[in-house]
Amino acid sequence: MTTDAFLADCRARLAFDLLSNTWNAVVLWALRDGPRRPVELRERIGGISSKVLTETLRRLQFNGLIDRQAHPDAPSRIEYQLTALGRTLLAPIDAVGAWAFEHGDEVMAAQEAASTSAPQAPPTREINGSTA
Amino acid sequence: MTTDAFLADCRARLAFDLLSNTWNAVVLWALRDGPRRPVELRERIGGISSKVLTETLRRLQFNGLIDRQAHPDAPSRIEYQLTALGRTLLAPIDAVGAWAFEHGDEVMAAQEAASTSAPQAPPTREINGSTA
DNA sequence: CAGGATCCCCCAAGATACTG
DNA sequence: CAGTATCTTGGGGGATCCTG
Repeated sequence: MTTDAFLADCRARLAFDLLSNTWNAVVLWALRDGPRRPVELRERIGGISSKVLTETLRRLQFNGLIDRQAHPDAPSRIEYQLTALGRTLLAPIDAVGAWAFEHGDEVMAAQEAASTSAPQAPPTREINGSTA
Repeated sequence: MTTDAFLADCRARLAFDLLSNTWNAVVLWALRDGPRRPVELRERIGGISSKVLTETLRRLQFNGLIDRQAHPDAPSRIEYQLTALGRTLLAPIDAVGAWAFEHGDEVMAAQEAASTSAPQAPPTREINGSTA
């Protein structure tokens, strides 16, 4: 009911585009408790390079989801925090994350099953004589 | 609360990976009302090529979210439908979609503002050029 | 109609190194 | 520590053609 036609409606895809970037949701989530410095974010997140973090932050900033603040006194003290808009995204993100915790193993099981029993049934194309 | 550490936890990212593909969520959503044939999906969705649709369907199938059924009598009658697991994803998807409807214009406004005030090229791809 | 096969493009993302 | 500049790559996704 709420979201009906986001097939044709571009607006709905907008949110998916936001979450489509690998780190966007992760960074937003890492900021949910308050302002954080890049180095803190990198620690909390793990596995993200400085460059990619910066890109992600710029992207989120560009979309009005986070906020950049430089401390006037301390030179290298930069902090990012969620904007009001950004905070509203936490709920949907949590919904997705919660789903993962509930059904993650089912997905992995399905993947497992699909990988194992794939040999013949589905769209297999085994070339015999006509070697392409 | 529910989803705490999906920063380190790969399980939570799993769901985001599922939604990270451009068409995954869209196709799932297009299937929410029941079984659909590929051609119907293409009509409903719009802007997706046959090849990409097939890829998406395979991917969703691989993850146990949808189900493929060939009609025995009619040769070219293939239908896809959500599995039980797939149906559980509709809620999170709807949460995201609903957010887009609520805050989509805020995001676009932010983008606008960021673009205007920053003479440089926007760090993000334009999500959508069409008018909302 | 379903969907495989190909060719091509683009860009997110990784690795690395450098500057303020 | 924050951030930038390069170079490279993987693969999603678009377009086209072809087949069962």
